[in-house]
Order: sequence, then C-alpha cells, then structure tokens
Amino acid sequence: MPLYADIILPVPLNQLFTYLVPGPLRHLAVPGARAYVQFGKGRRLTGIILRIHNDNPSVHAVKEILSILDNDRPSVLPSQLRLMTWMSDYCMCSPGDVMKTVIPSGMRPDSGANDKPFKPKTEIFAKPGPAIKVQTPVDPAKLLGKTAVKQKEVLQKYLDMSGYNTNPDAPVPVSRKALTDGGITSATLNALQQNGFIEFYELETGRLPHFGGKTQEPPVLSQAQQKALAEIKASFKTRNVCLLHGVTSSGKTEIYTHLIKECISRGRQVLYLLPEIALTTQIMHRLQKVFGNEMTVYHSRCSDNIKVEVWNRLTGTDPYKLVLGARSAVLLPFQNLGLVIVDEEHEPSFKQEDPSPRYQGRNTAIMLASLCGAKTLLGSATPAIESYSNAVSGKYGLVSLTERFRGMELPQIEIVDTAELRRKKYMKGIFSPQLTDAIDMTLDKGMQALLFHNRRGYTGTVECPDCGWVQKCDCCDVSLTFHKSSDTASCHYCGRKYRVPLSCPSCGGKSLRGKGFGTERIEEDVARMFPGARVARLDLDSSKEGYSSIINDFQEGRTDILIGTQMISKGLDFDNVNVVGILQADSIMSYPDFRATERAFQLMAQVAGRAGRKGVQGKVIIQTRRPDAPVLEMVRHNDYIGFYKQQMEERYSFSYPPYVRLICISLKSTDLGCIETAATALASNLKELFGQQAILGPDAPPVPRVMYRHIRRIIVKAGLDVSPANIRLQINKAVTKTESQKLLGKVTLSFDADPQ
DNA sequence: AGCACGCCGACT
DNA sequence: GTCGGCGTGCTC
Repeated sequence: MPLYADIILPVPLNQLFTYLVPGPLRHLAVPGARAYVQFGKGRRLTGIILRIHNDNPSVHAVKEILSILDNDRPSVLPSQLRLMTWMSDYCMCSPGDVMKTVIPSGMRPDSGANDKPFKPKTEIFAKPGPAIKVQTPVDPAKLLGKTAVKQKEVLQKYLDMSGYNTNPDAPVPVSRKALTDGGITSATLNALQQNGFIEFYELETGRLPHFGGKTQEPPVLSQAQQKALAEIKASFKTRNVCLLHGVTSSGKTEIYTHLIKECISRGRQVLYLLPEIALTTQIMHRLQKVFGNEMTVYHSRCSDNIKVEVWNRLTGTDPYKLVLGARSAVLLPFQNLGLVIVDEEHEPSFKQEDPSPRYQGRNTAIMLASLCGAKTLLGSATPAIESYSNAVSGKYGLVSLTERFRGMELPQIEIVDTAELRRKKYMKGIFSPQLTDAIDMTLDKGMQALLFHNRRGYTGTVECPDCGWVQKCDCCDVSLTFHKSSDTASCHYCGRKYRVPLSCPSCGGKSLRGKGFGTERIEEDVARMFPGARVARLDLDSSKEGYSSIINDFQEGRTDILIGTQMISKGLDFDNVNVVGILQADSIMSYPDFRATERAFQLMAQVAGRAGRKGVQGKVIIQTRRPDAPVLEMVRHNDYIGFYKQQMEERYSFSYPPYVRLICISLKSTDLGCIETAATALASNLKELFGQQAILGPDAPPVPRVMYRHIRRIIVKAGLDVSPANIRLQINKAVTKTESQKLLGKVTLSFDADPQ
C-alpha cells in the first residue's frame, strides 16, 4: 500500500501538499520530521510532515519525498504541530507562514540563493603529545634545553593551564586561542606539535553562552510575596491560568523565581516571556544567579546559528530547564513544559504586527501551555481588560499583590492644566512651572527625573504658517517628522528622509517651521533649562546599540534626567527616580480606537510606577490640556478596578472585545479605483454573511497610503459563540465570492485576528 | 512568495 | 537574428 505524507511547505498558500513516501524512508517519515522535496519545476524546499496516511490524494501527479532531514528524532514535537495548526486557523494565515516563523531558516535548506545552512561552531584544543608522556612531572627546560625559548614558554603555559603535572590522567583541554594570547605565533605552536609535546584537535563547542559563576538560592520573599505565591499555587490546583495583579515594584520577579525553581525541581520546564528583547538581558542577569546553565535566552534577534543550537538542545536529551525570551520563544520545542510565565502581559508588543502570522504571544502561550498540560501565570500591574475579565469571570485565577516592595509608597500624582497655564503665559515651551520646580528639587536632592513623551524627532510636521502647506512623504500619505540631528524630515512609516525646503513650495513663503515637540527637542530644552544636569534620551533613534548603555547609565546614576518614549515604561526598575513627568498626556489619550483609554491608563500607570524609592515618596506630574478626562482621575488614584469597570461598560455598549471578537481585513493596492471597488464589494459580501451591524467599514486608516500602496480596512465583529474556524470559513466564503465577481483585481488581502 | 513560460522592444 | 523586459499562472 502506498504511503503519503501531508507536508507544510514555506509558501503562502492556504493548503498542505501531499507527497509519496518512498519505501526506504518509511521509518523516518513521521509527523514532525523535516522532508526535503521538489516543489514545482525549479524549486527544492524543506517542509514539515504533518500527517502520514494512505488516503488516495485527489491530485494526479504526486511527487516523492527526496529525503528526510531528521535521522534520529523529528525536529518538531507533536505539541508544536498542534500549536502550528491552531495558529494558522486562529490567525487566518497559511500553514507555510506559520512554519516560516516557527522553524529557524538554518534548519530548512532550500534551493534559493539565500541558502545559509547551520554551521556548528568548533574550536581547536591542545592535549598532551607522545613526547611528554614519557616522564612526569614534565620539565620544559629538560625537554627543550637552552634554546627554543618560546617553545619552553608556551609548553610551561600549557602545563600550568591543563594541570598536567598534577593530574596527568585527565588534563584540562586548553584552547589553542588561549595559548596564542600574548604574542605567540602559530610557528611556535606548530613546532611544539612537530616535536610531539602537544597535539591539537578540533571539538564542537557551540555558541551558547556559559555561566561560570556559582548559583545561589532564590531571594527571600516578603510576607506579602509569600502569601501571593501560596495563592498562585492554590489557584493552579483548580485552574490552568492565573493572573497576578501586582502593583508596580511589588517584586513579581522574585515570586516568579520561586515558582520556576519549584517547577524545575518537579522535573519540568519553564518558559518565561517578556514583552521586549531588551528586557531579556536585564532579567537574565538576575535569573542566571539562581539557574546558571540550566537556562538560556531566546528571541528573534538571536543569530540563526544560535537559534538552531537552542532548538537542538531543547529537542535533545539534556534540554534547558528554563527559557527566558520574547514573543517568538513561545514557538520553541518544549518536551516537558510545566509552567509559562507571561510578564507585563498587558503589553501590546506581545502581538506580532507586520509579517503574518499576526499572533498574540500571551494567548499563544496560554494555548501552548494547555497543549502541554502546563500552567500559565500572567503578571501585570495594569492587566489587559481581556485578561482581567477572564479572571473576574472565573476562567482564570486571580491573585492581587497590593504592597510595594520594601515599604515603598505609591507616588503622589499631580495633574497640570497646560491650556490654562499657556493662557496665563506660565508655560516655558512644553514645561509647566510645576514640572520645572519638581525637577529642580529632585536635582537638589541628588535624585533623578524621568520624562515621558511619545513622539520622537525634533518637531512634528514642517508647516508653512502663511499658506498652511505641510511637508508630506512622496510615497505615503503622512506628514513628516523633523529630526535636527540629521537635519532631515523623515517618514516614520517608510523611513524615507527628505531635506526641508528653504521656502514654501506652494506660496514661496520663507518662514517654514516645525510644529510641536519631539523627544529630541525636549532633550535640547532640558539641557538648556537645567545646565548642571546630565541628560540622556531613549527612543527608537537612539537605541540602535546604545539602549543598554543608556539604561545602565541611568540605573547607576551617571545621568540625572532621562527623556524617552514608550521604551522607558516597560518593566525597568530604577530606584533613585524622584519625579516622573508625562509631558503631553493628550497625545496618549487621543488615539482613534477603542483601546485608546486602556492604553492611556496602562502607559501612564506604568510610567508613574517608575517613581519613588524606599523612604522617599515619588512625584508624578501629568501635563494635559484636558485635565478633566476621567482616565486621569483613575490614574491619579491608581484605581485599576474603577478603570476596568468603566472600560467594560463602554465595551459592552459599543460591542467591542471582550464582548465580541474583532478581525481586521486590510486591502492594499497601488490602484486607488481598484481598491475602492474591491473594498466595497468585499464589505457587502461580508454583510450578507455576518449581518449589517457586524461589519465596520471599509474605511481608510489614519495613514491611508504607505509605500505607494493605498490601504482600506474592514472590521468584522464576530460573536463569541462563533468558533475561530467558522469565522475563517465565512470570511473565506466572502473573499471567494468577491474574487469570482472579478472585483478583487490587483488587491492583496491580509487578515489580523484580535487587532491591537 | 518564487519561478517558469511567454510574448514584444533595442542591441550585436 | 537574440537578450531580456515583467505580465500571468501554477506549485502535491
């Protein structure tokens, strides 16, 4: 009987491909194994076997698998195969898109020119040669006489480093590189080898870092922390997911450390997810003291070779017990996962935005845990509305930690009306007297200030005050941001840079100027207003390589004032910050979507949480033109519950998550007429299937054209009773119908389930 | 997404 | 005469 394999191939097509399994490969062709196949005429690809069967394929010409790349064990575990299938259904993308994000490219050779296969890293080591084995202890002077000074020196170095003279039976391998240190040439080493004193051999070492220090016990917990830990463990007895709602600086990491330790001691693995790659390094240093070489870090910016090594280690016989990582670590092969921790679970960056699959790292983690029979702990000071609602409904356990670490007080929050102050001419640029006074006092006390502003660059839009002309990007419908450091106006959507014209191209006016404030300009103003202070800035423009050093300088007190965008709000602990300033709360509160208030609350509460230290109450100054916005009052009282209730009411009356599920369909085309007809036709076909009120749009997004491509969006609001698979089916129906009406033309479609 | 096949302009 | 432009259609 012929045997077939359904294979996931890295192509953006919504299907699997069936190949014939040749007789000799039958024992190797198992689900999860990598198969190398001919695809079309001129392509060879690596795919993942999803299923082995002998159902007759519907297509006539079935090709044979060329080879199986996994000889001893399949690369992809059964739990991962199920996760991949779920992801492709839920995110409405092809299995191939999922495969491409799950499997590091070094593990899937293809016929393309971008072929960069995994290369094991090797190093050359020295071991004792036959000529010194004749007598111990070895004395270089006796063996080499008066000449050969260099050889004697290196031989002595080798003997010292390997400990050969004290333990000749098991000398420590010494790397060739260590011997060449200090101006030793390879001629000397070659001579030593030729004389038979030292032999060199190659060994696979890998690239994974080694922790040399001694490991210690987890930190001692406070009473409040111990109580929370006990409650979490109790909650796991009856529920699979638990939400830890702990105020900022309540010491959640210490609680995690204890849970991890216990899970590992039960012989199971832990995945610890953080919202930012940059944070993994910070937390790594703390966790490595406890877990040493049982743990590793993994994220999308690891080199492909490292990714493959981590993968192989995890599928091997001695897998890591703890993986600390960002979103993509959820896709790793865990053989025996017992616990997943998602820290700062509310962070929007857990959602992948651009390349499909647009998956939510937190939700994917919960799914992975359930597929592995593991527990999930979500942690946040400002939980996502969806998560808290799941906790309130009893789907998740809920543990609250209201006490700040080491008796730290919550900061005092002051809301400053900048509209009024501007009328009275008290504002200095973007600074209120309250804020400048607070910074002055902070600097006097030798403490630090943190200033938050969510627009980078020097100014916003470059405008002509005479005729209202605005400098825009050539290929995107968006106004440009002026950056003084490079003296260019840049498009934050496509990255293109432009000169600012000397005169207005529309009316010839000579007084073109930038409007508004960016972090770059604020940095300049702060330096001028506080001449004695050491000022730094942290945003996308400064963070190429400098991220860690800017953070470290601030943490260790080498800078006094740090200005930054969202990046400074995420889980970083500073313990000498006395004042936090939010320069323009309005820009945070006025996003045009239903999550605006949620984001505003979370961002402000998180930024505010950076203030204060033991014994000194911190101060937060929020500058706004709308001091009466209700969300500000909730931030001021740190009233998460009030905020949650208000949000739930709003979401209920306007039918938004968590009461419905949203799917955003994006249409893109260079042809404006084409996209308009396509969008209207698709929307009307969707309305036929889902009902009139379930479809929003089509609308043009705030930036309606990026890289010459026009964009339209349609939002589907689906009831919670409709399964993801069914939603996908209905949407596909509407798409197929629009296609058959020949109305989709040159339009490309993309889907985003649970858009942020 | 690739990659081949295919049908029309400017070059040796 | 052919090299090569990118339109369109298929991939088990």
